[in-house]
Amino acid sequence: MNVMYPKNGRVILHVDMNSFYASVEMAYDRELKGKPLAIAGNVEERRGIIVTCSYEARKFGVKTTMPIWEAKKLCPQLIIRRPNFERYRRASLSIFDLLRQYTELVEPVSIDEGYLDITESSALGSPIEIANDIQKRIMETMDLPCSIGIAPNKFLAKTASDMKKPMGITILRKRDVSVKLWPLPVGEMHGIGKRTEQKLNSIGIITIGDLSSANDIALKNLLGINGAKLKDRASGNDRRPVDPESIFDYKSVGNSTTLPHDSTNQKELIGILEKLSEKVAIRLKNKMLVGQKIGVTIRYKDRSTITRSRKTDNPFFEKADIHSLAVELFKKNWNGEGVRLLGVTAFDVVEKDAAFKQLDLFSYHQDAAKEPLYEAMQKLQSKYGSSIIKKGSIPPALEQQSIGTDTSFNKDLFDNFRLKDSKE
DNA sequence: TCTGGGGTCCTAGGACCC
DNA sequence: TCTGGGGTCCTAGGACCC
Repeated sequence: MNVMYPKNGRVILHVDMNSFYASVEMAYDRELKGKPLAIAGNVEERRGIIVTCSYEARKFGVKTTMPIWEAKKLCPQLIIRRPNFERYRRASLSIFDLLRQYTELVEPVSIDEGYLDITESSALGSPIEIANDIQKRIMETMDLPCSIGIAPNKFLAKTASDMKKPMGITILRKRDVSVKLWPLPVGEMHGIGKRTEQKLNSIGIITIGDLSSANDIALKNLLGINGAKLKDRASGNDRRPVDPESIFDYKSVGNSTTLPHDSTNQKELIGILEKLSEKVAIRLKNKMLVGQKIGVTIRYKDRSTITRSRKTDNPFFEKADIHSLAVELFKKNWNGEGVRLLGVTAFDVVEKDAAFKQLDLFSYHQDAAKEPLYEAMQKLQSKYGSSIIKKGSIPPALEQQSIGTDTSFNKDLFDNFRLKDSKE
């Protein structure tokens, strides 16, 4: 069980870019340096929010997700720029190219954040030397600041990178946990939000230390299996590997938009679903994926939100198919109230070739069922070997083909970052 | 005149099957 | 005039993160 890990444990880095979008803009336009800068969407419209802001803006109390008008009130001289995702993606690709010079084991988490497992990279220097080198080179070559956490696992590395910003390097050892982590409020833990913090407080768990020594049964009753996981993290344990492949593991592809004005106009709403369906179709095609479950999101003017989804009979990827499925769900479930936001999502996405192989197999299977058993089995076995074939499953030999190739890597990565846009 | 858009994971309840 | 207990699949919603 411990074979995966070296005797002395792993060395994990978490690299976290500081106010990434704002920093990229400053790198492009030196005039912006040292000034309160915010990146915000929908600048002209009432619904614009701050996506990222510079440290100078933070001094005024400007924060992520704050509506623009509120930020302006706090900081009248605030400079507001629209996001330029193309720039951020390019910068991100350069950063991860640089990180891969230290180890193959680089796991991008979002456009501006990733893990490195440098356990086997000792030839390049000590962990702190490597971290220093990374930070220095990203600053020198791209003019971008980052913070780095060094720890024996992902959770501690992530926690460490958060401790000193901007341009920090923080080591968090297992033995530091009781002093550096346990006094903090549980809400500061990655993975614990407002609701979970409230729940934990209600049974007297206030600090991370409290959580690390909490009663197992009480935790399970309160949080389900998540309770044990959080307790483990609070104790400084986390066995998740750094997985460079996780970036290819899509579960869903969706687009949504908040309308300029609440609408009850069905024609207009269906038109918006069409635009969203087109975006989803384009992204599915770029990734060579198909969806097997369609979903729509409707947010009403009072911000109450419903999601509706259903499995489809066939895999889909064409705009027209996505649109008609989305419209069907929308018509069936819209209560006629003013709509604030619409979303269209493809769930259960799989690689296109695999899906078609699966379809072929299914129809073949049905044909085979009509024939004498012996003959059918021979056909199936000659086609797929002796692997057990179950309706709806992909034989192992075919599954292999669904893994991304080297040539698709950059494109996939590129587009992935559009999905996981960060607001810092 | 509040509160975006992209995701993941988990849970709960009902349908259905044996 | 009485109805167990698994297991799986499906859908909806909540919580969380960047």
